[in-house]
Amino acid sequence: MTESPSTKERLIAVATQLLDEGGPEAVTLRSVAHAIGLSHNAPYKHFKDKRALLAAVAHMSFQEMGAAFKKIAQKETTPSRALRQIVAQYLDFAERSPHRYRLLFNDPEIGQGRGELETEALATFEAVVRLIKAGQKEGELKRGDASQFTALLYGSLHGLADLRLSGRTRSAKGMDNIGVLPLILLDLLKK
Amino acid sequence: MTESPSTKERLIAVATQLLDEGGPEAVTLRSVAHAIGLSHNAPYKHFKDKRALLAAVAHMSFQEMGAAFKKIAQKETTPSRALRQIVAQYLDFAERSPHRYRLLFNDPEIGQGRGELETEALATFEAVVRLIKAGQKEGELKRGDASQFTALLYGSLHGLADLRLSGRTRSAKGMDNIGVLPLILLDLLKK
DNA sequence: ACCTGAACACCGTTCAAGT
DNA sequence: ACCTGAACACCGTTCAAGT
Repeated sequence: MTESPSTKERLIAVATQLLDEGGPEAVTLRSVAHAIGLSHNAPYKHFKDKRALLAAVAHMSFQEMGAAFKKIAQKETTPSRALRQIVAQYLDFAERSPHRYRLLFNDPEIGQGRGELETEALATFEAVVRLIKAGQKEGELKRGDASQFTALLYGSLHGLADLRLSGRTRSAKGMDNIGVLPLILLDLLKK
Repeated sequence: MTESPSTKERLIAVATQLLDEGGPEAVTLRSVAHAIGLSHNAPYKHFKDKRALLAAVAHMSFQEMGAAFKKIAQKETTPSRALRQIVAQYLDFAERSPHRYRLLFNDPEIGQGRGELETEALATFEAVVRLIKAGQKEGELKRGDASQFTALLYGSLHGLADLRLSGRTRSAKGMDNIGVLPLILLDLLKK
């Protein structure tokens, strides 16, 4: 069934694991190589540099997340329900894999990369745009620019998830229970 | 008038400057010390470690930002106008001082710090809560939990600013012209 | 009290060399 | 093609020593 993984795939897998378990400072090329029994600079035979390895980690995670969202969009019965599910899934991923989340949505070096990552992210974005347009057509949601509504929802989700991860939501009253806030936004978008 | 700055103050000032000009990787204790003609480990006589120096940089910037917001809240004639001004000022700061913005709102090491930073941030948050409550009282804004509305606005602002800084807003259609999106949110909050 | 200089452990990266 | 080992430049941090 599953092929035995190549060295390159093993490097990506162990980098992901080290990131999830110990945060970015735990991911050194040395620790990644040693974890699979290679010398400290073996990764350079498979990736141009550290940034390229991390980009590969991000790419895999992005694909998984995009696939999960599209699955929700297909399964759920109404656009509103699908949107609420996606919101929950997004915040759940950020909470469960905080370090990976920051790599995906926060790391400037990863974000600059043109190419595959951007294409994948755009496809996911467009899937949400379609959901909102469907909701508008069915009369569930307010009229308005669906792309802008999506961008506002995306910004809110990222901002709230990110503020929580970086410890900026502890004291303020409205910021405990981050999860309800995007739902309030979705309510505001209802007709 | 102005006292001649202490070594500690000079370290904070030059760290801020190096951060703004060259990003986080340009701020090494060595470069900071050398910039004011001291040996590479002189900063340790004034700050416990690098994190403490950066926290001091963040503290000063936070105070300035909070003061600017409160000034807007006092000057503007209506709550709505004040909120729009604050939104513009916030996004403007993020665009003009991207590296400092990330230190203030994104660095996990800074965010964890209990104490002054958190108090200052909370005070600014509460100033916005009061603005929203005033808007509700005057009938400009929808009823609802003002703290939650503030949290949603804050999350949106941070998320949009942060996505822009990390290069995640380039391709998607609704995400160019980030500035209008929080205004859409404010519109949704209108009665 | 404040600063200097040497030293340590740890990085990412490069390079010559081995199979 | 893939891997190893030595080496380099650069960090944050510690420590003994100077004034």
